[in-house]
Amino acid sequence: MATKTKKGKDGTTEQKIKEAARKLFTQKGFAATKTRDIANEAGINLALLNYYFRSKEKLFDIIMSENLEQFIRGVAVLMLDEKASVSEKLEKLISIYIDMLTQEPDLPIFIINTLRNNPSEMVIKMNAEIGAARDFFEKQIKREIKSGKIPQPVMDPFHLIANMIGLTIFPFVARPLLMRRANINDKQFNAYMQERKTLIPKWLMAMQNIK
Amino acid sequence: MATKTKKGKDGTTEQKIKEAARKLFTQKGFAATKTRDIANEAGINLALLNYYFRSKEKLFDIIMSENLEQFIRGVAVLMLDEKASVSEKLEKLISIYIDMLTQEPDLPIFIINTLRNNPSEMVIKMNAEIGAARDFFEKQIKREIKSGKIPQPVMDPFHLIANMIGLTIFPFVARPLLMRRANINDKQFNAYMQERKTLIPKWLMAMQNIK
DNA sequence: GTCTATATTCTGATAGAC
DNA sequence: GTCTATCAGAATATAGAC
Repeated sequence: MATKTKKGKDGTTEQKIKEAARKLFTQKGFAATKTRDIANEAGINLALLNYYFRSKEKLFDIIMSENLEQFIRGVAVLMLDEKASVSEKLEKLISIYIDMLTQEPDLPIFIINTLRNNPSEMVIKMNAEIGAARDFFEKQIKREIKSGKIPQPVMDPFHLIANMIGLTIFPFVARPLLMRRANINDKQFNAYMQERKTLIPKWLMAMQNIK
Repeated sequence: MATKTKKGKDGTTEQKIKEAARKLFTQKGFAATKTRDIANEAGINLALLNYYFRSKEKLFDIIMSENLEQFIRGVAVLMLDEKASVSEKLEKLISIYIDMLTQEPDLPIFIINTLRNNPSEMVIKMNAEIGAARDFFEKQIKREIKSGKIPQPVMDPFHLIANMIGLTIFPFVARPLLMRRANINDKQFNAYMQERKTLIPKWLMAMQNIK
């Protein structure tokens, strides 16, 4: 890339295009986002988009890649931490995700939609990237179960994952629906999410005993 | 509509188009679905689509309307039931949704995406349609809390709704992700969902005691 | 009602001046 | 690097024969 020297600099034309693209792609998806909309949002000319990124598809790939990376950023490192216990890691995971999604509420729905429509090689590759950390974490879980550090009975792993992710991420996915139903504004929604940081781990513990 | 006499008849051209449209719109959304794909899927000519439905947008509106209706079908009636207690209703609600989504796994993501992009008048109207039943149900909840039928302490309504919907619906939203992560097939996924019918109410009960 | 052919608009991408 | 003008193809919609 010819302009790599300016990478990250805000205000750069390249950067403006990427920001506009991220906003629209993340909000509306690939097909519903028109290149003209991106150019408009970025306040630049349509031709510049192709000058910098060659095609809509390549631009989307970059955005998707960065979105995915952000979505798993820090998580792999966190999982690989040798010192932290499983329950400590779970608490931190939930907290990190809630903070991230408070900043970027559209991320989960974008990831879900993109995974559904493009199980492309890159996505699979990204998946592999976090795979090692996940394997490590899962082994740690099994170890702690064996050693009795995690109290029995233990929830089926499928349900545990589904519940943890569901309780943490779903409110952001259904955000407009929940906000309308509860008749609350952005600030109140975020306050509820902050509450959930401490509630979800406790809830998950309480659910463990159910058979 | 000129062809209303054949309404509901399967095999009708109109019906074939609608079925194809429902499948594609629900799977891929409005923008990513091409009218040619619909015609193709329905095994008819492109021109017929416009003959029956005038435009892609009108066709989409019909599909969206029916999808939304299906999504809330039976629920209003269930909520308005005078005899059933709150906890009985919750159990039934969860069970109904899991059965419905097992048949139509793409429904939630479609609804969520559509609500995000088109908070149109029709959607608001639909929302109002279920509003009365919801109000009735919420009053019943308050009554049962007062009378002590629902044991204290009680979870904040926002969290309760978020948890109930999240635990029930989210697995279907994240279905591909969960299936890959747990390395299971469709049949196993559905079996897990059946399990959740009885687990979720118990989980929700156990969570009630957390402060 | 159904089809083929065609009109019309939209959209992604490029050429070429500055 | 940035813009205007324009092209080529895709996508929606319609005309008109049968």
